[in-house]
Amino acid sequence: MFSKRQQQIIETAIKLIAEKGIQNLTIKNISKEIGITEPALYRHFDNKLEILKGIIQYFSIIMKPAFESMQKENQPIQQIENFFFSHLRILNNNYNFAKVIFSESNFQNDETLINSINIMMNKSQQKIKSVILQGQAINEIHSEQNALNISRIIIGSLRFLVIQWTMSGMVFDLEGEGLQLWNDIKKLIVNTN
Amino acid sequence: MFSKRQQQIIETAIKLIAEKGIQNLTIKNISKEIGITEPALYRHFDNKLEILKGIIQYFSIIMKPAFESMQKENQPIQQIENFFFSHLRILNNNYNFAKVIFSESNFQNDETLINSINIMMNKSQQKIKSVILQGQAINEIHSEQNALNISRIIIGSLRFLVIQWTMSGMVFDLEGEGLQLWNDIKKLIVNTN
DNA sequence: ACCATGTTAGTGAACACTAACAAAGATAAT
DNA sequence: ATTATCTTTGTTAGTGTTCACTAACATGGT
Repeated sequence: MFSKRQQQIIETAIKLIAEKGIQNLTIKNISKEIGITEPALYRHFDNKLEILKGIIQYFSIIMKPAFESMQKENQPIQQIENFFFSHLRILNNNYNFAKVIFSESNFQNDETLINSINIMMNKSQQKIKSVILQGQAINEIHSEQNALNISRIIIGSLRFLVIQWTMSGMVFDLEGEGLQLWNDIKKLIVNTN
Repeated sequence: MFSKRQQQIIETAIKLIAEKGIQNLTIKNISKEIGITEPALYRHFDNKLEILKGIIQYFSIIMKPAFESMQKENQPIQQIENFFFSHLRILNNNYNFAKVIFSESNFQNDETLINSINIMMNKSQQKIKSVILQGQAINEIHSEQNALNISRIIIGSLRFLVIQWTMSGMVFDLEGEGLQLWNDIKKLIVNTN
């Protein structure tokens, strides 16, 4: 899909956004960081917008294991746990990525980018929601709460934890805090009857 | 604190960021939108960075009622409910504001801006966490969960709901969905013994 | 007379992007 | 095996546009 050079460009672009925001993302900065000239960069992407589209595509590729990890389990609550921990593991191992993935506003200047981001976000939520419905059907998860709301609680908490982690400069252990957060969420939503 | 003109500049800047992202925020665009020339704008702010600082200060001013609404109640859970609903009401009535307030990445290009945003975020969380601790002390809120985690659940869910609302183009009723979300959160964390 | 707030006209720097050319590796004909 | 050709990927030097910001001057209210 992406050539080696294209991947390098995308990863460098993510790094630059992570460091100094989308305003720091210029063709010159990317090429300087890589060690090539500006026109060389245009051999790999038609224009700057295509690089941004590439970043969003790259999001899906990197996050794919988090979705695949769900299918290795049968229990709904265990599927969500895998989704949760897989997210934390991936983001913990890729700081630049973590700083950019939940910052939708970076891609607000183009309609097609906004759409792509929206599709990604809805896909996550639909997946989690459907698993919660399964969990409620087999009485593993409380049925008193709406599945949509539970999905918002889970994804919202996860996102907020990651944002706090990146904004604080990684001062705490993401996976450790995430484990505690998930255990408390689990205690709240799992049916203990 | 801010003159009429300064307020207008800040509100216009927020509108422009909401519409097309931080990359669309230029002195020319702000002044054109207001109907003055660029040098006129520099009569009211020394430079662009000061406008961004102004936006963050403005955040605190607009959100102040949400914190004040908490003090009108004694019951901890009712205080959090007021915080929650007050947030929703304010943001529902100010779409541009809602689009920008949780987009921290817009202010990532300057160290002082990042610090200000961090302080704001921590202030909210500390406040909510302390009220939760009070609720746990009087057995109104489950003590099985960590107060920090509950605060992350509440604020994370609230933030995510608002982000979904703005990203979807306000296709759903923010305050209506927020009411349901809060009721489900409340059912989860309130002690019914 | 003064001060706040506006204007016109302009600065150099940075922006995304391009034309023209160069070199190096792979492919293919001799 | 050597040579010729093509393709890929790079370079230098440059385009016009937009950026944040400024100097000098104008106007209108107190």
